[in-house]
Formats: sequence, C-alpha cells, structure tokens
Amino acid sequence: MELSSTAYVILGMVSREARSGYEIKALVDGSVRFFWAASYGQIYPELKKLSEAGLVEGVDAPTGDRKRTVYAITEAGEEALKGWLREPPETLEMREEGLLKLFFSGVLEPEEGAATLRAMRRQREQIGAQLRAIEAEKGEIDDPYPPMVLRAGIEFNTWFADWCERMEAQLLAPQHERGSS
Amino acid sequence: MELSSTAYVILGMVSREARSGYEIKALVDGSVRFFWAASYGQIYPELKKLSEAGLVEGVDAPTGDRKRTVYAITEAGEEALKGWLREPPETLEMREEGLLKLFFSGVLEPEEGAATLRAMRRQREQIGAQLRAIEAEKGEIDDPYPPMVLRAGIEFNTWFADWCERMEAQLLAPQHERGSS
DNA sequence: ACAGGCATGTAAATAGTTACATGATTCG
DNA sequence: CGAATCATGTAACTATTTACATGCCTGT
Repeated sequence: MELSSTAYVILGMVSREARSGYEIKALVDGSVRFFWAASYGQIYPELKKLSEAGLVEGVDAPTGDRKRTVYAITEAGEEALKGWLREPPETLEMREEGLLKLFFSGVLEPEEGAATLRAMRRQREQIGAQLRAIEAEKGEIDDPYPPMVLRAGIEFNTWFADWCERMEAQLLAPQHERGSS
Repeated sequence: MELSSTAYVILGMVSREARSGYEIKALVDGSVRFFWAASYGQIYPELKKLSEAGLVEGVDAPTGDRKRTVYAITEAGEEALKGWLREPPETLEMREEGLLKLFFSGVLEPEEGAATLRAMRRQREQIGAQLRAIEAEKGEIDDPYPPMVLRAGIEFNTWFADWCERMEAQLLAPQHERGSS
C-alpha cells in the first residue's frame, strides 16, 4: 500500500499525540510549511483514508456542542511512519518564481532585473524574520529536530537574501572590471 | 488572459530564437530544472494554447522526413513575457522530503536521523557537482542572468550540504555541554 | 450582537507526472 | 543493423489549490 507524502505528514503530526484535522493544518502551517505545505482539501480526505487503512484511529472529542474528532496513530501507523523515515529521502523540488524571472531578464533593462532581486530579498527577509520569531518563542527541550529544521529555514533565507543583495550590486556595478585578478 | 508559469517558461525559452517542443524540454532540463521543471505533458499542450492565443507562432522546420515545428515568439508574446517579468515574483515553494523526514525523526534513534542527513548531503553534493560541470563548460558573455542563477544553485547546494554535515555532527556529539556560555 | 477563531468537509479547477505510442535520423 | 537520440503527442492518474458551505464557541 503506497502512501502519499501528505499521508506521512499527517502520521508524523499525530505521532506524539492525537490531533484534529484543524490542528494538523495549524501545526503544518506553523512548522513545516516552508518546505512542505498541506491544505484542508488534502488533510481531511487523507485522514479518512488513513483511518480506513487502520493507520490512525479517530476518537470523538467534542468541544461542547461542536463536534470534533481527534486522530491517534495506531501501532500499524507508527510502523508505517518509521519505515518511511528510514528510507532515504528522494523528492526535492523547488519552485522559485524569482529565479525563473531572473533567468529570462536579459530581455529587460538591468534596473528591472535589479528590481526583481530587491523584491526577492524583501520576501526572504520577511520569511526569515517570521522564522526567527518562531525560534524565539519555543522552549521545548526533548526533541532536537524541529529547532534544527527551523534553523535550516532561517539560514537558508538569510543566505538567499544575501545572495540577492550581492547579485543586485553586481548587476548595477560598473562593467569595466571584467577581467581583474 | 491568465497564463500559467509554465507558459512563461516556454515564452522565455523561445524569446531569443525559435525552438521545438523537444528543444524547450532539453533547455529546461539543462538550466532551470533545479527550481522549475516542465514535462512534455505540459509543454506540448501549452505550445498549442500559446499558438492559438497568438503569443508564439509555429513554423515547420523538418529534419529530412522527420516533421518538426519550431515556435517563435510574436510581438504580443514578447509583451506578455516582459509584463510578467516586471511583476514582483510571488510563488515560492520548496518540497524537501529530507527536511520533512528529519522533522519527525524524534521517533527514531539518533543514528537514523544522522543517516537521513548523510543521504541528503550526498544528494546535494551530487547536484552541486552537476551544476559546477555546467558552469565550467559554458562560455556565453552577453547574458549575465543564466550564470547568475546557476551560481545560486551552486551556492545553495553547497550551503545545504554543509548544513547537513554540521547537523550530523551536532546530533552525534556528546550531550553534556547543554548550558555552556 | 458581532467578529474571529474553531471545526469539518466537498466540488471544481488546475497543475503536473508517468507511461505509452509512434516514427525518423544518426552514429558506431 | 541496433542503439541512442530527435520529435510529437495523448491518456490516465495523482496532487494540490481555491472556494465554498455549514455551524458552534469565545471574547468584547
């Protein structure tokens, strides 16, 4: 039985304690969204599938009259998750519209390419600031991995913003020094 | 008329000279694939649409008996491309299965998390080597942007490989120095 | 009372991959 | 001749987003 990556995101998110679909979405948005997003349109149908496959188990946990189901991982689910975690990672996709625009910017004026770089830098600085804010507020000691991947996000965005700045300077720099040592 | 990002990739690829669908695919694979991929299943239908919209123009250019159509950008196509290039970039998605696995690796032994980091590092080193090979062979002087984004790919993969190495060391390091100044 | 957040779900559309089918050309 | 590459395209599938619909609960 082949599971999608989204299925494993869900299994991972319920592996420590039972969560509702809504909570899973919030957790994803607050942690892994920068390298793996998930929408309600995926989460709810996937929870149903995982439940039918016996990898998670739904338990009614209403808040007053508002119905609510939290899902807990089962033995089989934990085995599936661990099996997946042990396989070497494969998919790596990056879609960066900024780099794509830059690639084709030879048809524009240099100043316009520089503007794209500035927009990219601003965006990366914003994301970096958001991630730093998350880093500052958390105080969990037991699991080293979430802060580790958070750090990756911060470093990556810092590097990227810096790259944009350097490339902008290079673009707007005087052309004469091409072959200098 | 809204165009997909893939449409703009195609417009960009035919903006300097007329190309066939097959050539476009090869060009994409040799340049932007690391941050924006495209498959035949997207390229050929999209070329038809762009042709109907008058943004590219197909010209028969057979090789012997083998039929072949190259597409050239039109005035309208160039305007559409430039308009898009001038808008600030928005979409940025990254899907890194490795970071996702790492995030959930608290349920495994530290050595297993380290193994994921090693696999990630190896992969990034490989991609970096490929990009460096591309960088070494090219000798175009006129357009500064392709080498610029290539450099981004090289630097990114170098940073990422280095991060993996550092995190692996941190994971396997002795725990005792938690609160040192 | 009302806004905002909690909560669940579906429908429709778009995006994208994979696999397949077909056939010509070139190089060894 | 056979393999690799050039070349075009489609069908089926999977993934994913967006928008919508519904309704309760909490704080002001």
